[in-house]
Order: sequence, then structure tokens, then C-alpha cells
Amino acid sequence: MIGYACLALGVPGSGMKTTILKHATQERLYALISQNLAALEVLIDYNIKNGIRLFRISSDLVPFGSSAAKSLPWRDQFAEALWRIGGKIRSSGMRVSMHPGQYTVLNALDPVVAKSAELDLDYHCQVLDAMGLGPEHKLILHLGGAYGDREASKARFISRWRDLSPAVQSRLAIENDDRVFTIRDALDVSWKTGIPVVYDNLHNAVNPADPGKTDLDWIRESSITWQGRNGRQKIHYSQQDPGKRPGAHSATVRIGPFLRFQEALEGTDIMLEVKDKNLSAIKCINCTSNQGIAALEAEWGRYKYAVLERDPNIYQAIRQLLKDKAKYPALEMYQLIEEALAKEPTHGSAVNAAQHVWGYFKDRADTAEKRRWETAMRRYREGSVTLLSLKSALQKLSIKYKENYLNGGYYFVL
DNA sequence: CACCGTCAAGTCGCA
DNA sequence: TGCGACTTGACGGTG
Repeated sequence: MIGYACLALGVPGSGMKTTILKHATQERLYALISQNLAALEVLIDYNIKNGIRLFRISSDLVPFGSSAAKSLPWRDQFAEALWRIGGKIRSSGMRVSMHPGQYTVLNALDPVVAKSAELDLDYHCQVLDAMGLGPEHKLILHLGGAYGDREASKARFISRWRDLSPAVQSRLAIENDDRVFTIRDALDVSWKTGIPVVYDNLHNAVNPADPGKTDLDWIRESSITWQGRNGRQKIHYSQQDPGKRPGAHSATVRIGPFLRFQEALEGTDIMLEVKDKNLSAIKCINCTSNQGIAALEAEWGRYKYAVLERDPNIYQAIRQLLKDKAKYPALEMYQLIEEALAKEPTHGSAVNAAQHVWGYFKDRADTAEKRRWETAMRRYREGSVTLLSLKSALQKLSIKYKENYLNGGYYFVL
């Protein structure tokens, strides 16, 4: 199965909200948790509808969920919603995970830091427990800091792990990171503890354990750590952003390299770590199994104005490609989409695409909206406002008139 | 209204 | 020794 992490583009009402510690009053926190659970349910429903069966739940679900200073009985307060969402996850066969961030350092030298890491793991575990999810729904953790002595720091990780609750222990998985601990280190720790290992290909590219070994070598070696109640093997997959620091995730998963990467894998869950999130997940799912021509047509409907504003020729080419209903040209379609999205919108095509989109509202808009639209378009043609502001005017109309075809598309998010 | 600094968390590399 | 990078949206202050 293929999945994505934490948030989805082009899914209205699915965004996680948070606050800063200073403003984290009880009232505010309850309101945020309530909103975030509603957003999570929107995401789970979206995943089910779109055939996505692997998903990472954002740690922001309960802001300051592990902060001793802000402890709230959220698990009791929201038991019903958590259980209902968990039920959807279970009945759809979805596998979820959570991933405490870089600030959760179980092997810290400072015992206070280690204690807060333990509390943070408890928090994440409680979310999954409250949803009634089994131990195959993992908590994925990095090994932590080196403190000048990697071996001693690995040993400290293991000894801290031994003191964790059985519930957390049974959910934990460890991942190689891009600075300190390699896949070899993670496998060492696994050998001594039985903790399953999530292999991350980009972290290994940046922080390699052994330049002589391939991704497939490490995936095969890690597969041994996935036994029984841990469920299917899980890996993280991402591609390097060519313009950014080593280890930075790409804007999208390029489908060609992805297909080559995964062709030897079978029954491995692949979590994509990529800026365009659900978009890449759907692309990879559609290209690794035949989801039917209707699934490709639905995708085209979401992408088409983002393609049109960048390259009208590709827009026409994809329309032609999808005319034959007996075919399933997923790879060709996505490669054309990638080619178009790699370009910046051109002024003329952007005007054309925006006018297509305006067509959804021109008969419904009131006089003031029509006048504002004419002004915005004139200013964009003159070059005195950005494309972003022109499109945000369209998005406001789309939200107001509940134009779900546009709201669920990618024109406003790409 | 647009823009920018700050906040939260902990480690590490580099002056 | 101390600061910037890493991550990210919210928030408040400035222009």
C-alpha cells in the first residue's frame, strides 16, 4: 500500500490547527482538538473514497498533547469521536501511523528531556489506543542524538526503551535519520530489542551506512524485523529536491523513478514524504494498479486548470490521451502532468485558465463581484497584481458558491 | 492588507 | 560560547 503524511492538498476542511504555548488556554485547546478531530475525519473519509489505505496522523491532532503543563482529559472528553474515527480506519482496512518529530529525543543525556520524550510517546500511543487500533499501527521514532559517542547513545536508547510502557513498546518502530544514525545503527538496535525498522531511502542517501549496498539490500535486511503483530513491512520513500539542501523532499514524486524503485517490492507499505502529499499518493496508486479510466478522468479534472495555465499544448495532449475509454494511460498522463507542472505559468495561459475558472461563477456572481473580477483581471493583465492574488479572488468565489469541483481540485493549491 | 519576527521543541555544525 | 538550520502555522506588531 502507498500513503502520505499528515495533510492533504485540495481537501477543504481537513487542515490541522494549532496555537502557541502562551495562548494555550483550556478553552482554546478544547476547541482546537474538536476542530482537529473533525478535520481528521474529513481526511479519513477522503482517503477511503480515494483508495488510499496508508496514512500518517499529524502530531498536531492534540496541540501540546504531551505537555505536562497543559494536561487535559482529552482522551475521555473526545472518546466518542476518537472511537468513531478509529472504526472507519479499521473497517476500511486502512493502516495509520504517527511520527513524533525531531524534538522527541528518547536517548537524551538530560533526563528531563528523556522524560518528556517518554510522555510524548505516551501521548501518541494514547491517540491510537483511543481509536481502538492494534500494534500494526505504528509510532515511528528516530534514535535521537549522538552526543559524541554513537555506540553509548544507542545503548542509552535501548535502556530507555526497556523502561517504556508495554503499549508504547509494542507500537514503536525506528527509522534511520539523515544526520546521525544510519540504517545499520537502526538494525543494530532492532537486533537487540526486536523493534521493527522503517528504512528511509533519502536519509540513507544523505547519511549512508554502506555505499556498496542498494536500497533493495537494506529493504530486504529490514524486512526481517517485521514479524507477527507488527504487520507488513513499512518503508519511507522520498526524492531529493534538486534545488535544496541534501535531504530536502521534492515537490512531487516523479513517477518514473518511483516505478523503478518499487518494482521489486511486494507487500511493502510505502509512506511517501513529499510536498504534494496526497497528490503523489494518488498518482503512485494509479500507476501501480489499474484503478479504471474513471479514476484517471477524475484526476484530470483536478489537475486540468493547473496544467492549462502552464502549457496549453500539454492540456490538449492529455485530453486526446483520455478519449479512448478502453485504455488506461496512467503513466503517460502523469508524465505529461509532471512536465507541465515543472514550468511556471505563463501570463497568457494563466489569463486563459483563470477565465475558464471564472466561467463557473459568471452567471451567479452579483454585480459587485463581477466588477471586482473585471478589475482584478485588468490589473493582472497590466501586471500590477500577481497571479496568486487573481487566483485567490477566484478561490473566494469558489468557497462562497461551494463549487466543489474546483474546491476539490488542485488549481488553487499548485 | 501585506509583510516579518517570534514562538514552541532539541541537537549539531560552524564561526 | 552562541547562533543558525531544521519545521510550521498562528499570532501580533509594523508600515
